[in-house]
Amino acid sequence: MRKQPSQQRSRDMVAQLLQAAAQVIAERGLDGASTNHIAEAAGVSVGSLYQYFDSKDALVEALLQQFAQRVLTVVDERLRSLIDADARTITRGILEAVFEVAEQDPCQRELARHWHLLRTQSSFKALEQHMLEACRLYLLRHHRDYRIDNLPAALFVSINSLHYTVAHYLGQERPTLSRDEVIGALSDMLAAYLQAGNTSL
Amino acid sequence: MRKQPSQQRSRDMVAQLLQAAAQVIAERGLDGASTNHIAEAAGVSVGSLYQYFDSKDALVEALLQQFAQRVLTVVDERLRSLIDADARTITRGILEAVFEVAEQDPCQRELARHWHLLRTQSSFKALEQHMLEACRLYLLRHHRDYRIDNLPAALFVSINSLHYTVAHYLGQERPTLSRDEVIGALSDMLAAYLQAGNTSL
DNA sequence: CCCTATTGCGAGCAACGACTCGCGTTCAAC
DNA sequence: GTTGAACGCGAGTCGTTGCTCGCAATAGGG
Repeated sequence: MRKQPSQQRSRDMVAQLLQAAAQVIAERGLDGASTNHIAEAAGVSVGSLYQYFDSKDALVEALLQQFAQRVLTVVDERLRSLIDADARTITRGILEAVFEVAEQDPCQRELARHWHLLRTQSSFKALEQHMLEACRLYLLRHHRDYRIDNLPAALFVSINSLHYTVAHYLGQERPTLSRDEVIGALSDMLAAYLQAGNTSL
Repeated sequence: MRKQPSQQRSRDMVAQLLQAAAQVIAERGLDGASTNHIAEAAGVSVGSLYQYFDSKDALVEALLQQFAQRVLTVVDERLRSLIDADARTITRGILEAVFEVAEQDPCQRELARHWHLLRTQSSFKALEQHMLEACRLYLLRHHRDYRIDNLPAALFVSINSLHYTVAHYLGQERPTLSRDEVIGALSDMLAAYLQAGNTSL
């Protein structure tokens, strides 16, 4: 944001722009949403848009930050309340929280859909890092229950599996599976993986 | 392909174009590769390109078909030889085969990277369908060993997890994990998931 | 050698994208 | 009320993209 809006009307405009951006992205997709479209939808000129956002990317990044913040808040809350639960329960809880946020509005769904493209943006990078740390903490805290011989690999595989499966599910136009079926299967899979070290070998 | 090349020189040109397309995509990425760039790299004019390909998408689709064919061949071969192996072994075998193909040349890596965008193209759709069927067949054949209560959900989760984790791994510039670590973790996870129905409950 | 179909060319078109710039308007401090 | 800064505007710039069209070069059967 190149200039801080100081007057009320400009602050309103920034809010309008963000809302319009969310709406246009939801309607036309991330690629189809041009700065001109967004400005028009906000009832504002392109020039004004560029007064407050350095680039289209900066605008998207602002939207992303909102989204990431929501996910982070709700996930952290679940994590705290379930920190001593078993793997299946905590996975289920976190997935439910993520779905809850992602399905709040269509723009967030579209953003989740394009996770792979947006991974480089700082807000998403921060969110990913945070999730990784949270998982690591959980596994270290419960290291007696789960024997993981290659922690980095296990984390990579687990997180990416959840991650992209959810993203792909959200991206479907007409899903053949229900949200709960996917959550169930994913938490079963993760729980089985983490517990495998105990039973066998 | 709007016109079939009949003379030798035109067939050569089509081959040149495909090769150049692969090279340009590898160098500049899928988005950065314009038809003009590709034609130039092939030492051919844009007009000639459009003599043999209806559109840019058609050109990419041709490339995709080559890639999908290679994956399919090598995966099928592994599937046949490992059809009675346990889940970990067969997963490992298939993943190794996929990596083998995907790492053959940088263009294929780029294509694998953009799997999510290319899913709609017919070759990739066919490949996905084929993989799904193969997994279903394996699980039905071994239905005594693995108790899956929700087969569609289990298939969705398993395939997507493998799928996108591999795609993401291939997309990394400087991976922190080795190929084998990822393959190992993924096949451990899948095996644990499929076997979970037996031990517990 | 000729003649016609096939091939090859590449300047140029139309559409669209992100982004700028000069100018008129509004606000708020004095 | 005046004045200067903040704000808002949108036609226009510049670059890129996918793609076309009229024309020249070539091949190869007669």
